[in-house]
Amino acid sequence: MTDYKLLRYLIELTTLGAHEKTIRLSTTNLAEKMSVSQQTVSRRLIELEQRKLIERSLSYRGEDIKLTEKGVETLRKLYFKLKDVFDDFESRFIISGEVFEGFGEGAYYMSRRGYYTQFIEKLGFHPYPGTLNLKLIHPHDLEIRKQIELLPGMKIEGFDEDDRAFGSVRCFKAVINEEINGAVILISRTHYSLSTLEVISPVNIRKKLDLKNGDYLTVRILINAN
Amino acid sequence: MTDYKLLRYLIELTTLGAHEKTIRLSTTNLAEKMSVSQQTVSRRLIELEQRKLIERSLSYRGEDIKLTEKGVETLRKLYFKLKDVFDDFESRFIISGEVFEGFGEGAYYMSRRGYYTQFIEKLGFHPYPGTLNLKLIHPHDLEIRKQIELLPGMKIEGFDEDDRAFGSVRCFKAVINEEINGAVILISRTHYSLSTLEVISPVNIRKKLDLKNGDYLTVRILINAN
DNA sequence: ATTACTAATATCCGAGTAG
DNA sequence: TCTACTCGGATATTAGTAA
Repeated sequence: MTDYKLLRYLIELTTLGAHEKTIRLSTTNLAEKMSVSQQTVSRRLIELEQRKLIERSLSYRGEDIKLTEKGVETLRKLYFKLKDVFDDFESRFIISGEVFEGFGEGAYYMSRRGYYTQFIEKLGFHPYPGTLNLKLIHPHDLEIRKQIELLPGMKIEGFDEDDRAFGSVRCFKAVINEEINGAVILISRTHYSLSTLEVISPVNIRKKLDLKNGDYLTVRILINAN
Repeated sequence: MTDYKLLRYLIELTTLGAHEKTIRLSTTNLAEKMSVSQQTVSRRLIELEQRKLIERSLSYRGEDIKLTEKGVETLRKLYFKLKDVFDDFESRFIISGEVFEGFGEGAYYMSRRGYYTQFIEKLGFHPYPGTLNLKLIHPHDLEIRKQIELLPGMKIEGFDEDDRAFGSVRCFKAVINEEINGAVILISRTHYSLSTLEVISPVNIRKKLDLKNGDYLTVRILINAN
C-alpha cells in the first residue's frame, strides 16, 4: 500500500476529477482546500510524482495534474477493500425508514386476485391485505434502495381485471425489524418510489409492532432467497 | 474527517472484522501486520478510543476491540466518496478483455430461430451469426462482470427445438470499442463464464475492427437501455 | 504474556524566501 | 504570480522498560 500520508492527497485529487482528466491547480489553492501549507502540498505532489501515482506538468500559471493508472488502481484497491465490508452480500441490503401513511391503495392492489395468488405461490405466505410504507431519509438508505431496484428479485406477472391492466411487480423476501418475515415489493420505478419502500407480510405489521407514523423501522432484504 | 494517520488503523481493524464484531488482538501482532512498532499501535489505539472511534477492553491476554458506530460511519463516508468515483452509473459498466477463440458454438446458438427472433425484437437489430468472446484479465473487470450478473437486463426466453431444450439467456445493449452498437449476452452462470464476456452485434465485429486473438477490446454496457 | 510510559531519534510541517 | 528550497520547531515513531 501507498504511504498513508499520500493517500489523503490522492483522494483529494480524485475528488477534483484528476482520476479521469487533467486538472489545473496551484499548490496554494489545494493547500487551502486541505488546510495545510502550500509548502506541504508542494512536497506531497513531488512525492506522488516520484512514486508515479500522478503525472504533472508545471507552468507559470500553476500545474496540470492527472492520476496515473497506478494512482487510480491504488484508490480502486481501497475502494474494493471497503466495498467488501460495506457491500457484503450478507449484510448489504439493510434499509431503514420512517413509517408513513396507512393502508390505502396498497390494500386494494394487494387483494387483487391476480397478484394475491402469485404472492402465495412465490412468497409462501398469505399476505395481509395492505402495505406498510417506509419513507427513506438517509442517503445511505436511498443508495441501497437504488441498488435493489437493479436486482432481479421475483417477478409477479401483471394481468387484466375488470377492463383494467395491472402491471407486473417485483418482490424480495425480507425480514422486518429482525422479527417478522415478509417481503418488499417494487411496483413502479418512479423518482418517488425510489425514496420509499413498500413492505408486506402475513401479519399486520403496524399492529404487531405497534407502529405509529414517524416510527423508524429496519428491513433486511434477502436478495438470495428467491 | 478523522485524522488521516488514524485512518490506516481504522481500515486495518475493519479488515479484521472489528466493524461488526469484537475482535481480540495484541498490540504486538497488529504492529507486525502493519509494519510499525508495538508502541505506535498502542498509542494509536488509545487515540482511536479517545476519539470514540473504537471501544476496547484490556485483559491480560490482549485486548478486545470493536469499532463504534462513529468509527464505522467514518469509513462508510470514505467508501461512498470513492463509490461516487468508481461506481458512477454512467461510467461504471465498462469492461475490457482479450479476444479469444472464434465463432464456434456461439454461431450455432445465435442462429437458433428461437433465440434469433427474440434478439431482433428486443435488441432491434439482426445479430451477426456468431459471438465474439472476451477473456477478462484484470480484477477490476472481473468485479464488473460479477456485478453485471446481478442486473436484470433483457430476458431472452428459452425454447425447445428438435427435442433439445435451449435455456433462457439475458442480454444488455452495449457499445463495442465506442463505435459498434451491439449487446452482451449472459448465457449460464458458471465460474468459467464469469471470467468471459460474449458479445454480439449486427456486424462481424472481428472483421470490422480487424481483430486477432489476444487483441484488447473495451465494451461499455448500457444497463439502462433495456 | 500483556499495555503503555519516558526519552531519544526520525520525520514532518510551515515560515521565509529564492528562482 | 507560480514551485520548491532550507531550516527550526512541532509531531510521530521507536527503543528501552515499568507495571
